[in-house]
Amino acid sequence: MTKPLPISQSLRTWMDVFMHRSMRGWTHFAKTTGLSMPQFSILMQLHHKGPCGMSEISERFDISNAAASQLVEKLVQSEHIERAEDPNDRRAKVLQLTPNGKDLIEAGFKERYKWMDELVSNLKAEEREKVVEALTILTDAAKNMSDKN
Amino acid sequence: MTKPLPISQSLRTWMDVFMHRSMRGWTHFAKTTGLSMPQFSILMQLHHKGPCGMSEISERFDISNAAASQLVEKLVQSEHIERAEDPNDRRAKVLQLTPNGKDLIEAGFKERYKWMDELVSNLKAEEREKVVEALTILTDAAKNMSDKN
DNA sequence: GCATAAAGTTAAGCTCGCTTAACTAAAAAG
DNA sequence: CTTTTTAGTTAAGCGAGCTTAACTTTATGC
Repeated sequence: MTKPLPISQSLRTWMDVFMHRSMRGWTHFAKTTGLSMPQFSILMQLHHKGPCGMSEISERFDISNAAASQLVEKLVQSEHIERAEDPNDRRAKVLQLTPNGKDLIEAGFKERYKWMDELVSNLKAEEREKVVEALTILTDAAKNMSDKN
Repeated sequence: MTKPLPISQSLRTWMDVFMHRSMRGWTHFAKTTGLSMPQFSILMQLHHKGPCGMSEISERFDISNAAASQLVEKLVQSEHIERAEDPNDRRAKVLQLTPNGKDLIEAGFKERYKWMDELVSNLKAEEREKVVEALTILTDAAKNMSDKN
């Protein structure tokens, strides 16, 4: 065990390691699915935020409506997304993941977190408890933050 | 504080929140730099692993040597990377970040972790201690893992 | 009701990343 | 010393994402 560091330092060190490894699994998985990163990111957004309209996609990713429309069209073709008319506003669409799309996201998470599970399996019970406690603290704090997604 | 969860659950919840927020800051920052994600990723790799040759880039990102060469060329043009001849093998090149490139990465990290700093600032001293301890445990464990970067 | 604004779509055209193929130069193998 | 392998570059061409512009359809303001 290394010497305790100030919190900003320990946070940053951890985030470096974590991000680097997670990203690897992430991009690798995206490649195996045949989807591009932008397409994949849209599925992720739908997973995270639930059903939404086309404009929310374009705002979230800072692209034009046209671009969003084209990307979504591909995801509809590949049956990862369902695009229905919004009953409350017939100009708008309601986009949501199909079961197909959900399965893919789920598989992606598994891939992404595999190394993490391995990491945890090497910890002692006492260490695991501490980790759970800390992560719960962080998760709660994150949920209470201004959530400008 | 929510009820304690099993470790796999608490890990996963945390990672979802964390990844989603970090990625937002990340892609946003990449856009402001004018660099593409592939270009940005190469800078990240050099930051993480230090100087390396062209082939290591192409292997790491699973692209052809030609593609790596072209991407690197752009980063050399924009003065984020220095490309020198390897004195031990004159076929090979040694790629490394310029001060310029390092500054950019550093700024990216700040952007990426801003929300995290904000999050931590809301914690009580006692909570912070627990977080530091847990992150140190995780970081140490990660460093001891098979490191196939 | 009519003009204006808003949500999406479609098409043309650009840039960028990537691949394959052909090439140069240096190291390793024999 | 010659052959083969390895590291990297360059060029041609493809596909994907993105933008702008023109358009359709539905909602909103006055």
